[in-house]
Amino acid sequence: MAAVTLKDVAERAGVSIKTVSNVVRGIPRVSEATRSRVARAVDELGYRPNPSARRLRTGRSGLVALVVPDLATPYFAELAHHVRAEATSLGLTVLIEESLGDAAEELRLAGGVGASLLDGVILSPLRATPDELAGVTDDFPLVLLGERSYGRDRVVADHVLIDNVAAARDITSHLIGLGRTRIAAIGVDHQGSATSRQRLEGHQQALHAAGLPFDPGLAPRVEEFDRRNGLLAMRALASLPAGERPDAVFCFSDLLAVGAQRALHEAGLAVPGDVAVAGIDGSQEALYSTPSLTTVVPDKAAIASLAVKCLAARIRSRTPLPFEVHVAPHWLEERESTLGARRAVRP
Amino acid sequence: MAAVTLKDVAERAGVSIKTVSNVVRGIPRVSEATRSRVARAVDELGYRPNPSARRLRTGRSGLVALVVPDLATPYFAELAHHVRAEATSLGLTVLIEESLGDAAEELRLAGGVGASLLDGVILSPLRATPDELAGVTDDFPLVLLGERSYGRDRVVADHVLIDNVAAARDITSHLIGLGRTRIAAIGVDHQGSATSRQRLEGHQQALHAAGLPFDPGLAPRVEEFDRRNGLLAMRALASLPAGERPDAVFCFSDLLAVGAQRALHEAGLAVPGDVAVAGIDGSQEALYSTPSLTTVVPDKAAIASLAVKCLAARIRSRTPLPFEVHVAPHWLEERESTLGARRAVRP
DNA sequence: CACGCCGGTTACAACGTTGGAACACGATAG
DNA sequence: CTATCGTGTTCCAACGTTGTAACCGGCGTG
Repeated sequence: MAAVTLKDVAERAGVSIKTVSNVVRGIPRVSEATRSRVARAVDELGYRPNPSARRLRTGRSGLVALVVPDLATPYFAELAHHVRAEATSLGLTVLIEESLGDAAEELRLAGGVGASLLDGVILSPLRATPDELAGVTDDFPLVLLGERSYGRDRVVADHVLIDNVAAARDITSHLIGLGRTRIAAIGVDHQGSATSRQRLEGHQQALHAAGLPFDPGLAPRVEEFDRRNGLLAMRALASLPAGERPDAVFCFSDLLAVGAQRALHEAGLAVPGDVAVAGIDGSQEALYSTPSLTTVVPDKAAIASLAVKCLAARIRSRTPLPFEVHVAPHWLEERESTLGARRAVRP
Repeated sequence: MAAVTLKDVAERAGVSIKTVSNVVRGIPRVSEATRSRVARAVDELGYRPNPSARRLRTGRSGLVALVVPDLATPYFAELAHHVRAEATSLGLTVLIEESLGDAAEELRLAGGVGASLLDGVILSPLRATPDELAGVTDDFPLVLLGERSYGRDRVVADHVLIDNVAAARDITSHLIGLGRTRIAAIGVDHQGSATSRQRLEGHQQALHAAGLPFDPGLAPRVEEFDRRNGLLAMRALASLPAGERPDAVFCFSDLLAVGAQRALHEAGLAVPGDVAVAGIDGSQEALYSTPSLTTVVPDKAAIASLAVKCLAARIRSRTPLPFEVHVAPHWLEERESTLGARRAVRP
């Protein structure tokens, strides 16, 4: 078993423990001769610093947590992938946690579980409200993904998000541009999450701009943004009498859209012939589904990069900085589910 | 900021630090009176033990790592989900890491990164060979998912796996039972991973048992088990001259199958009319794809549970136990991609 | 030549926790 | 009345690391 300590290295190199520590951390005040001697001893013994001891002494662990509602959701899995990559490049280790959409759990994790274990948290909140979060983040480094619910004045933490209103507006405008007039929206949230509200807002803006009415009957409520809820919601919409049935549907997540496509398939309705479908998330699953799914792609790498850098900055400076809001880019990918033509996926 | 220590609690309760420590850890030798007094002080001050200090003192951190090739692969994301749940119920915290299919990285992580940070590792190896792994796991608790490459005698660590040979045999037999005779296999691995070899073995067993020949031309090599490779491999197969084209295909992962379905869609071939498709992984994506995908479902909850329990046991007993191999159940779910009839998904 | 200075190094204490030995106390036994 | 015991508690050291202060030698300066 390893258990090589500074002391062992020090003895080997014939210097004091502190000097080894200085060499290991690259502190300048060491002569070239001793530096190389120590470096060799480190290599020979295979010394690795003990994170617990370091943390205990310095108060820094180099450990941050990423809290997402559910890892089995492709969007969050892909995001976690990017966050981990970005954090690693900055020398941070990421602990991935799932809140399972439970508000209490989100608050607990936002507080840093053992704040004594973590340096900071990146949280993708689903249920917890900003007010609740404000109470918890007692100047503990916290970056929120998405969900700026309050105006620019009432910011309770750093945020990284895409412009949800614009994204939704883009999608619905695209559907309108295809000549569709009865456009459903699947994803109005039971709990009224900020994301859901913002996407509905963009949808309505686009309808309004085109002089189309908003029909609440075409905006069913869902429990979660998963495939199952998309399936159930679309089944209901598909069974409406002919004149009332939508000719397009904007789903607030790719998973909802996948479920909706499945329901249309089962109902014998053609996509996009009878009903055009669009999602949002830019997941790989959307690209490969049949028909391939038109979706808004949030720049996940940018989101991850901004979030990690922002968190790292906040950890570095102990003093409370003003909160920042970063907006990451997004773009619309038009595919078969709205365009119709069969086209080869460019893998 | 928190920073409530045992010392603070001790002062408040008017006892020694050690007594508080005993109460917190539920050690019996404490009178009921002091116990409740201390408990109240703990609550009032909001004391939380400092994991780093605890780890430093005891050598246990309660942290285990799960190392998977790629989180963006639904199978691993779902598995991570289960592992996390199971570990939490046992009071362990899970650090999720990605190896990105790099052998060196797998070995590094198998060794416990800083072994001083982790109590153990659950590793899903992709490239690293058992021989290499045997060298690293210097009695450091390690559980491998899948991949028992050697016979029962040469076991280098605990394993949790499904019977890949049987699973593959089941699938190919199912395809044969539909009357298919030219059955392709997509997923023969460039590097010859154990999983790939075992699935090919089962495939060949089923062919042999039915008196069908194995045609190497129908078993293209792939780089990875992802959608892209499935797409490319199936494109090639679909462009074979009429008589040589397969009438069924067994993909060694659901992602490969999704890519294959996409290629068939683009080639204008019907599933399962022209080509039946089956995968393996039991992902949600397979259930909702169009057509829904026949797949073998490994019992992921069982795999996670066995792996975590096995690791926990090994951590508890410092002495080297004999290595164990646990086999988790799996079953075949027959869906539209082989059965043909359009059927409603039971969500 | 004495002085201060500075680069390079070391000694010591502390971070919060826990294992083990030591201790106080009342009860029980001899 | 003392010796023994068990129960509950305290004291001390240690885990591996780093910040602070102190130290030591040689160099340039006055």
